[in-house]
Amino acid sequence: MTPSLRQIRALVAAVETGSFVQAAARLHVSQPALTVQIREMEQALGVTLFDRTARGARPTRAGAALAASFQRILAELEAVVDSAREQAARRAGVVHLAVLPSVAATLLPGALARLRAAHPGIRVMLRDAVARRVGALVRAGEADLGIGHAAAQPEPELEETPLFEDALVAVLPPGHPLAALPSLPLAALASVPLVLTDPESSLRALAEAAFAAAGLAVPRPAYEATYMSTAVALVRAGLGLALLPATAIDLRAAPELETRPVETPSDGASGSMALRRRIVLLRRRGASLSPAAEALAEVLGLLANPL
Amino acid sequence: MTPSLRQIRALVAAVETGSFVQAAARLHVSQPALTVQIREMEQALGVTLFDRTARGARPTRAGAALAASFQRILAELEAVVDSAREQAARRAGVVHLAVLPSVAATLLPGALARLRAAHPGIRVMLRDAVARRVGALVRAGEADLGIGHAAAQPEPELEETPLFEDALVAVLPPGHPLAALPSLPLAALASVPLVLTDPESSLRALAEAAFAAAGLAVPRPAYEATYMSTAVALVRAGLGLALLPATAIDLRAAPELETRPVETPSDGASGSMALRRRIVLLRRRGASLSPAAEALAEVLGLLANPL
DNA sequence: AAGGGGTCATAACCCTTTCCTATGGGTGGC
DNA sequence: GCCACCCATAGGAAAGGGTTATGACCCCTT
Repeated sequence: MTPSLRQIRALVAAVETGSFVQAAARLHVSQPALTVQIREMEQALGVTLFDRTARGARPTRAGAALAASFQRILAELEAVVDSAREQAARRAGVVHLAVLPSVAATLLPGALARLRAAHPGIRVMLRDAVARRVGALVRAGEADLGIGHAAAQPEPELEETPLFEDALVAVLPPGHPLAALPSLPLAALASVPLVLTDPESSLRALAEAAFAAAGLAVPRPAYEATYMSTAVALVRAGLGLALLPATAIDLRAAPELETRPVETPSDGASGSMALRRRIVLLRRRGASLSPAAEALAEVLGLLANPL
Repeated sequence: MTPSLRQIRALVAAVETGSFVQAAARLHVSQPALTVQIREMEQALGVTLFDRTARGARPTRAGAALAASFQRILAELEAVVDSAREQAARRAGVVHLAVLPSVAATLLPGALARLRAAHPGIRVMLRDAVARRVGALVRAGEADLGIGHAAAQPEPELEETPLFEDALVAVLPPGHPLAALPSLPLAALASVPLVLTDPESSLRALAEAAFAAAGLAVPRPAYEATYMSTAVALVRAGLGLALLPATAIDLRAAPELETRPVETPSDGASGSMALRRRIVLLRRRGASLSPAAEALAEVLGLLANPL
């Protein structure tokens, strides 16, 4: 039988004060209560912890050594508990967040800055991943929160909170003839060289579905690029137009490029397909959020109305 | 309020098993008891530790983190307690021992070897010191046991257990005329060059008291040596006879030297002074000995009848 | 030498905490 | 749709811990 916390605290106090009376006072109990605790611990351990004298209790070597160890353990315990409390109070904590790279590169930094301003103690472990992996990370509990797409069919394990809609826009090189138009009909894109993402990506699937829904032939891209930076570079080199998420394009990196919204026929009606993604906040259904994660979720909710 | 050990163990078990039912079984309590412990800890800390579902309780991040810390602390606690128990069982432990250099160099090694044979886990922290300092160390509790002299007047704080008597013997160079005698009367030493220890030492006082008690003039030593090795070297060089404790002389280091007992007139009667020291085991009165120290004391008691 | 003030130990009683049994609500699997 | 499993709740029972009162002992003082 390991001693109880009461016994541990009794030993530490008695060794430090060198007196059962003073130790009892420090622990706000009566002297007999403390005496009993010490005696029972001695019996349980089979160790004499004190030499009782008329003017106090002097710890034996074993008692002093044990008290030192106990004190260290108590300090660790206090530290651990305090830390847990701090995290509960949102003064500290860690959140694991999985994010689409496009959002991570553009809108997220501002949100994290606001989080830091509101809760400086919270650390965010960021992981960027494609949409499928974001969902998997949240489902597995490796991420507390995820920023991904609205799923085509509802997933029972994931709970979605809409953040904003991310339209696909056409990215044009300077001086391109289509840049004269304020917005581009989808049909206009069917006949020009296009830079699309790789066939496995959700963006590619979204684009192809939009063409199909509009009754247009699914375009064969002139180039396929996995990374946004590659696609932008191809456009800048005049090799075609790109269809990219509006929020994913960092125009500071390519200020000379033009972007135009894309019109789909009878946008939003059945039989057509909007060229936009619904970006959602993902969390695991039934899993409670840590206070730190809640704080982050609050801030991320502001992505719906970016400042 | 820090959580109780019960609560801590409940959390660890519940996180490890992922189920309140299994955790309760491991801790040999009912499931409601464990549920209550967890709930009260959550309230006390203000932290949600588990997400309750229909097929188990899944720890939150905070719960998992806290459980990991608690588990480490529990392991430390077990280790500390086990160590204390081991020491109580004499399987381990540390004893601080203060010893006269003469005893430390001659009889002690054998005693320590016997201790090691009987209790291999016990470590002895050895400190050699002059008689006065041996007493001081034991009195201050810096040494659990001491090997020193019987005090002239009884010291209230120290308890003495006789170990053996250590006679002063004359040490002679090879071929010395007095070596023809089987034992030397004290008077014979009054007229030859003597090597004595320094005036502050207890050995010197003992020798001088013996001469005075025998009605002889207190001899003026030809040389004074603080260390035994010096005295022996002086004798070997033919510079005089030395009066040294029999047990302190390591004859292996000087095999050619002769030793002779010294006779004091009416040895043991009043008015005379035996040329011997009573070597005693010292402990602090009222201080209980650790089991390891008791084991050492038992072995040291055998010094009275060396094997 | 005796008494007073300090210490720790013991005993009897009480109370707060904790536990157990019984039961209910809810959710997946057959 | 029912059964099996899990966790939550409630009320009575057991136990551990606490307090007060008292005793024995020692030191220091008078």
